[in-house]
Amino acid sequence: MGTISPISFRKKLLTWSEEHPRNLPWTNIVDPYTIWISEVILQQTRAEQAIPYYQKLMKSFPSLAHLANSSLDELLLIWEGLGYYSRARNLHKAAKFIQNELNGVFPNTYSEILKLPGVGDYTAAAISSFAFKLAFPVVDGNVVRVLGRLCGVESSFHSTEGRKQFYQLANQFLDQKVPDLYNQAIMDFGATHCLPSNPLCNSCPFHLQCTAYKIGRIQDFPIKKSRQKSSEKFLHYFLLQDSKDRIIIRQRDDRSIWKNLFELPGLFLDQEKTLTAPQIKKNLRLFGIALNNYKILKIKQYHHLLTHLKLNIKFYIIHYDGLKDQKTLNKIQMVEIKTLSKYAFPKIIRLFLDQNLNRRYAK
DNA sequence: CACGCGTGGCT
DNA sequence: TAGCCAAGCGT
Repeated sequence: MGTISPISFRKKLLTWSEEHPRNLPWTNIVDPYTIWISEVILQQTRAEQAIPYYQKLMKSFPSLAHLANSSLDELLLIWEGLGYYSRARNLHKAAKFIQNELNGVFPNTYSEILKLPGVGDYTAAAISSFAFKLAFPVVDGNVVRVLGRLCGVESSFHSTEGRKQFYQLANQFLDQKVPDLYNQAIMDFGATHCLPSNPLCNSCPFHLQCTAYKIGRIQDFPIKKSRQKSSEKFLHYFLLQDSKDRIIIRQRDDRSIWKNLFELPGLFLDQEKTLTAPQIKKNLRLFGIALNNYKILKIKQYHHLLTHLKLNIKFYIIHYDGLKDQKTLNKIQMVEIKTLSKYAFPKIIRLFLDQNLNRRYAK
């Protein structure tokens, strides 16, 4: 399988890296806390999308103590719109763990770093090498693509066998003397040169030794697992606005999507339909809500695509005079529209609120 | 271990 | 355009 010696690969890769510096906000950082934050933000996320979030987060929580002493809701508000919110929940949990159990000192061995919630093989290797110069190879999507093509790896990284092969290769190629520079270089090379589609093979320093290129099968590597087709879900949300510019919101507490974020009272259905007034009334009662003099003004439809789900959302815009019985309210809160910027909402709900509230709120 | 988990950019 | 993919992790 090996078509290029590790020594030759390292040398060319590090040369390429010197010639193609990638000036991102987190490059050349050595503080483990800061590296950790950046790596978690970057999980499954493009650098361009990550930058503003990294900057916001470091400004609000410049040190581990700041993060550990914050509330999860504060962090989620900063994380709003970035997606994969379990990252924020785990970040918060890990910060508290380090402060309370490790005396506020960031762990400095691979196995201890790996124990932090939200830190897996990739992130542990990244922190170990970047912050502590430990010789652990990062194996992310970029590395899988580079090594998969270079060595013509015939199995998918998502299989046990493939995973084993990729880690074996990654360890062979890793430069033990400068694991930090090597890891950064191979990811940068994957991200900017050995691109997923239309890679820049003509100017590639390895193309003469690249297995996939030599056999003319660049597009076949790395081997991918077939992706499951996404299903469609139908959501119904009720925007309940009273005459005092207040609306009703609730915090998601179940274990599925958007956990711990805020939303409107509503329901998920498996099939397309439009709720009738009695059905709306009945569903509102599940939240303990009984409205006085209400009027369904209009229904706004939105579509939102997730990797595994196609969301079809109907927002029912309802104005009302007051609630019949406030004592039975079930896990909902009534908040002034002008305070909505203090609550973290999923992207699509924030978009709807921005576009449809007849009283604006401060950003 | 196959699947759930967000959002955005690219082809 | 509908699918693919992006510095993955937890269960």
